[in-house]
Amino acid sequence: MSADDINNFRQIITSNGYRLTRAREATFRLLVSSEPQSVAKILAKAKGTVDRVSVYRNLELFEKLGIVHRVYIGWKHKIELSDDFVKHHHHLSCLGCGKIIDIEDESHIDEFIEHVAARADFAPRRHIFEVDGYCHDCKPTKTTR
Amino acid sequence: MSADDINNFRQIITSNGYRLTRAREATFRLLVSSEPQSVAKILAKAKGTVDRVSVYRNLELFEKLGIVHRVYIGWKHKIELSDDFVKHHHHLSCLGCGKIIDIEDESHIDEFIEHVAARADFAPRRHIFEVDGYCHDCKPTKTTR
DNA sequence: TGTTTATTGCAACAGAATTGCAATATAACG
DNA sequence: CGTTATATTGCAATTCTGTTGCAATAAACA
Repeated sequence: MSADDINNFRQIITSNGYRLTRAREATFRLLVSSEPQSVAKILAKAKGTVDRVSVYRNLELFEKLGIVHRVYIGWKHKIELSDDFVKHHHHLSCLGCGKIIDIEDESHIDEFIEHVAARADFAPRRHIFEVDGYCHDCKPTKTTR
Repeated sequence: MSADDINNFRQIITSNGYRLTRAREATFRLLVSSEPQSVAKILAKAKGTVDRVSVYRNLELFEKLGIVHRVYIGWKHKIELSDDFVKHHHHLSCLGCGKIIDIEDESHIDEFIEHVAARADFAPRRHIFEVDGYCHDCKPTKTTR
């Protein structure tokens, strides 16, 4: 969480005509993490500082303003800071030990989306791409996708 | 819903040591649909026939046995029969009108997953890939991913 | 510093999913 | 085919997650 990030955040909020409040900034600071977080976890961190309702309302606002977006990992959705703050990437989640491995090679997925969208005359806005399976350490004998 | 499908279902249940019950078979029959269904919709169909709790418990079992899996469309998860019953495919969901367009070209995504998994020595089991955006009719002027 | 009104926090509510448990139905066996 | 063991069901009660209405509060701006 750099000072730049905070300034960027403030800029997004105010330039869109919203007020810069203690609750909003506190909520934003809770989101800083290298990994996407569940809403439950964010609420737990917020406890005593920001009311649950405000967290929900601001997460919704943040999503609308593109500050955060949701990813779907391990059959639960989680909140992740957007590309402006943390580079968007995809994950391999291990069903055995829960380890999350970042997918390095992002270019292919972008190309694929362009390709598919072009064929359907579709303007893509956001996408979900997550893979579950077993990591090296948890690999079972039989493996199917 | 062919007789084969029912037999296949029965085989999966019994060969895994579970009992073939009225509730389970009824729940399975509710899942037949060309599109993934929300849990709410399945529960509505089950009303009066199978108790909500049994639906939940059996969907969980079905998932464990690979009879169904979940997809994530429009920020809601839905239940879809697995490849054994209905061919798994992906979707473009329009944020404007809600239309769902099937992605035809599935081979690329499979290849991509193989590629990424191989690099990380990861055994993929299931994946989520969904794209939201705007269809031809709803296309706004500015388009970003 | 005062005024306007967006935003907050509380309380109450709604809906989705889970748990404990007694009743029931399935599978297996004599 | 009838009996038995127990997996499974359905109900009631509960927990968890997210939402709504509204009065109190605090940003923004003159």
